[in-house]
Amino acid sequence: MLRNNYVLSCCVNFDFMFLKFKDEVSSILSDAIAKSGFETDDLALAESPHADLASSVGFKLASKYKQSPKAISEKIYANISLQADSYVANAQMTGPYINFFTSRTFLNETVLRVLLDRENFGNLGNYGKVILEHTSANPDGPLHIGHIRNSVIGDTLARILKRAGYDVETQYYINDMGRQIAVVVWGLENFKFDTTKKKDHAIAEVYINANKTLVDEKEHSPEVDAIMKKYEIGDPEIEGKFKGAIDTCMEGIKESLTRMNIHHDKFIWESRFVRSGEVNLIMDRVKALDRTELKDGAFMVDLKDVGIQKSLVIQRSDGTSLYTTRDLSYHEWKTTQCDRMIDILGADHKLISSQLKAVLHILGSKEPEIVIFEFVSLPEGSMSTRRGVFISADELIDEVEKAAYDVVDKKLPDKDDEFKKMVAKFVSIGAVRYDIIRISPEKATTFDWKEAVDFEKQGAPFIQYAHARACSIIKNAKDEGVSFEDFDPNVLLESQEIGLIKKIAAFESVIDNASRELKPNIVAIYARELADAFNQFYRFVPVITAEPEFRSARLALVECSRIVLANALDTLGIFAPESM
RNA sequence: GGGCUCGUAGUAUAGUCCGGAUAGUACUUGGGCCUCCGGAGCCUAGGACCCGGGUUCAAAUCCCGGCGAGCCCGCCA
Repeated sequence: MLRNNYVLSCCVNFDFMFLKFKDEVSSILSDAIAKSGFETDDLALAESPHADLASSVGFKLASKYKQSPKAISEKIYANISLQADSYVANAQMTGPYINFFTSRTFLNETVLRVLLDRENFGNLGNYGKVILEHTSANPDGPLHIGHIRNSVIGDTLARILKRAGYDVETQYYINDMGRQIAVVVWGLENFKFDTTKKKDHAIAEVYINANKTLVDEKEHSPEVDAIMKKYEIGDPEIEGKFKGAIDTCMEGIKESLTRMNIHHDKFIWESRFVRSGEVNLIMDRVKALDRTELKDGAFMVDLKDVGIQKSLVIQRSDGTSLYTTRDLSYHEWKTTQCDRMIDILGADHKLISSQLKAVLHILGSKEPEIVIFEFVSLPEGSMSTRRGVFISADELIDEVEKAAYDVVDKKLPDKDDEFKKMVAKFVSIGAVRYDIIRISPEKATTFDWKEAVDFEKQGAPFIQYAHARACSIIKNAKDEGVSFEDFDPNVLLESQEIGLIKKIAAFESVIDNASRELKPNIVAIYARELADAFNQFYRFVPVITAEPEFRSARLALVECSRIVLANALDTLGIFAPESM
């Protein structure tokens, strides 16, 4: 498709751009260090505003060799030998630092590489099956703004891991054996189910009413206990009722998730592990441990030696299992299906998940990798489905979509209503997802309506707009007969062009870091920086109106930007519009 | 009371794990920029590492002690 001789001559068998640059720098520096007679396994390489990669190795060796950092760096620097045509253009000494810079070859190959790989640019070569569990909200009401932090983190991580090369399966674990579902079942028999409402919201209404009544009229509590017990032993009639209630609620939840561009591959009911006998098997194995003791009829696991003061109860005195016991079975089952397990959990699960990991470890089973996110609270305090104190995801998206529509209506008054609605839709979903994902999971947040519907801050619409603008330039170029089928990347010399290419090249290492550290916000920040770099290029460097020798190369760069912006947005689960 | 997490400009945050050069960004605030490819844009100015010790050539980053916020500490999930 690309008829460019340059492509044919250089684009065979090279692997990842920035990662390869890093490798080359590492080997150049190691060689120089060895030649200088020093020894270290820490090259002290880091990205820096002063260079593409900078080493402060002089400092590291100073005390060991009793020389000044600068003297050491000078010796190493004198022994650096660069190869022609590599990704490393030159090394410079600035004070005691040794700075490395990418070469023209690196920049040129980045551009050509993106044009060849297109939507696959940024995909890495990891392998293995990953089961990623996220959301797993109890089916007793709609997803609220706390749950969707879990969903968005989970879905984005799944997308990142897929790009990193893993075979990812997402699972939603349905806690169908908890008391709250029994309350819903009891509630459905005693309260009106509002069929005019979205199903998960109608379930919440029943659940809230049922809870209120159960608090006010204590005599009904045994009725719920009876329902729970029947479900535990597998009473067919009760099972049907549970299934009906849960399916009803899940239908609404799935609708909300789909709306946010989130999909689960599997829905796993916790009761299956009780029914299959796996829970009993694992209880027996845990009971057989030296550390498990019978206390007042219940079995407790002592975990003090692994730093957990709180003992874990794995079987009640009435012989039934608990949430964690079933979770133990779930995780052992997952182990047989994959190479890595990742769970996304709220901060309230910190203790329980460390207990879970500890017991799995003691049993000789694989432990899950756990991503904990801190709570989203309301200005007036924490949310609770049971008390009816929460802002639902649907409500949030509705409001954001309305606000988005107003903005679109103002900016594009001449467009037809259908178009405006469509734009409002993907802008709002993007804004909601971006606002959640840009913040590190370990940061607790307080929800603020004013912030949530504010489109002035530089979030998803900014990135989507950059993408749309790139599309527009490409379209205009096509109309004017400008193409990039044959171009010379060597003419891309402006600082904005070079900055943009470097940013584009960084996508692979961004995916690499984000997947390694399970930090989805790295990708969010990157996408914004990429849009930033593109906007600066756009502002200062004319494309279509440029001289012919620059035109095609710049257009190729616009196409590269478009591709990587789209890939980054896709990784964030955000739609990349061609116009907005 | 014990445990875990967090504390960066007026606000929201990146950087902290693995210590290095001028602490990056957005909103807000003050100046500018359309004869030119989409102004949801660009340029520019101002402003911050909770406090106190310690380690180090070097601390936002590591250690200790405070203070403040959130979460957990149930035979709930």
